[in-house]
Amino acid sequence: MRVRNPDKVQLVKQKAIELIVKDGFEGFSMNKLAKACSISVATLYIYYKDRDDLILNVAMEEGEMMAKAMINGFDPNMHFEQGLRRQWQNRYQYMMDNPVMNTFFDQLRTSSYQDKFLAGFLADFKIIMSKFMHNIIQRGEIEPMPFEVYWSVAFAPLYNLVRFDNEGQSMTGKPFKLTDEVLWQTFNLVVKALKK
Amino acid sequence: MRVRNPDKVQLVKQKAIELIVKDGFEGFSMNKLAKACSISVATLYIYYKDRDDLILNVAMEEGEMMAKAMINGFDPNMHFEQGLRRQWQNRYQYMMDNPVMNTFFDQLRTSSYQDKFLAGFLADFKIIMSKFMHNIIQRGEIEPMPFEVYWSVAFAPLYNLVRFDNEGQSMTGKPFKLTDEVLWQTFNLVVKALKK
DNA sequence: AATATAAATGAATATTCATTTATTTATAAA
DNA sequence: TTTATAAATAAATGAATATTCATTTATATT
Repeated sequence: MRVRNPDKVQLVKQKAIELIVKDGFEGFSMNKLAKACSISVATLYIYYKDRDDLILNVAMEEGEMMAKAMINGFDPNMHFEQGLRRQWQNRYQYMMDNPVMNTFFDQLRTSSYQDKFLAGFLADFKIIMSKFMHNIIQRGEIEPMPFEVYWSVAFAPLYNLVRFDNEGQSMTGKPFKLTDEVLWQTFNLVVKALKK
Repeated sequence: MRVRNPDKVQLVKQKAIELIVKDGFEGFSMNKLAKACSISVATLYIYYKDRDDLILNVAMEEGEMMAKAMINGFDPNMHFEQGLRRQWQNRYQYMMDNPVMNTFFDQLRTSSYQDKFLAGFLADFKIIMSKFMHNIIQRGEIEPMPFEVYWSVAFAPLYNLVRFDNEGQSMTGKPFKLTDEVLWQTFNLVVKALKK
């Protein structure tokens, strides 16, 4: 029995993300993907049931890897500032290591795949996140607030900085590079906002 | 000479946004748009050069309207808290009045139209924004910081709240509705972060 | 009322799309 | 070495795509 070529499988995943990030979902097609991988388009249908199955599988796989990277060394019983710093560190690290993934996840979030994607990979992740928030509220480290408010203040600035970094140049026309210094400067502002 | 029907032109714009928001760019087509408007697809090519021209024109037009709504009653010489509150108010108002536009702009930002879109409608807008920041820094109302940091802390939480609101339910599973109370609670945290 | 002209259209075009079919190729097990 | 089986492919399928063409329709100007 002929065995499946793992390099080819890997290549398909990588090129799929590359193409989608470059051209958006509207410019992505099975034929283009096959051509970019120098394989037959029929081979894609051996690996995946159909186009949606391909996209969702690639997305979920990467989503799980990101979720793992995010909770690395993190414990919901940590103190507020210590825990939040760890989460910023993890996200920053992941984003620097995987510069295209942020765009990819942004595209998924604003596409018709949103529901299935979010439903899938966030399962365990969101539990640990809200447990942390409840802990630090109960310990009186931050004021009580809805989860959505906490999340928006605690993480939205970070994601926005990464987006600025990806775009290279921001609204001022000057180039922008997200450095360690800028990251922790922003982190300190966020802590100041949330800390009692 | 026959005159162009303005209702029809308006209908095309409105339906285009509706369809794109509902199905994403990947599910949008000229034929579907024509059918949704009950007009001939050839008519679309009287109004616009091609598909890209249509999408970009609709996007830019809406972008300019949003930019106008954002600086309504705002002056870059305002004091920090007063000016920022006005901007939050304007954005909140616009988003409540145009619930689909946020999704639409998010889709544009993560699509292949990103560059042309951002380049277009932000021209005047970004000048007034960075002038405001420089003023409040010079007056010593906030610490000096890169524009990207200021923007990310000042506005990213707001945009994130609106996104949670649009999605209806967030990570906790409970439904989330962005109310005045939640908005200004978040605003106060952001002010706390930035104010000296 | 006649004319000129752009709007609007229905039907056609060529191209690209996702998916399938028939066939060949590689390899694990016999 | 033979056999069985899944991998891999080239080519083909019909449906959907963006765009164009030939024609008709409405209206402002003469």
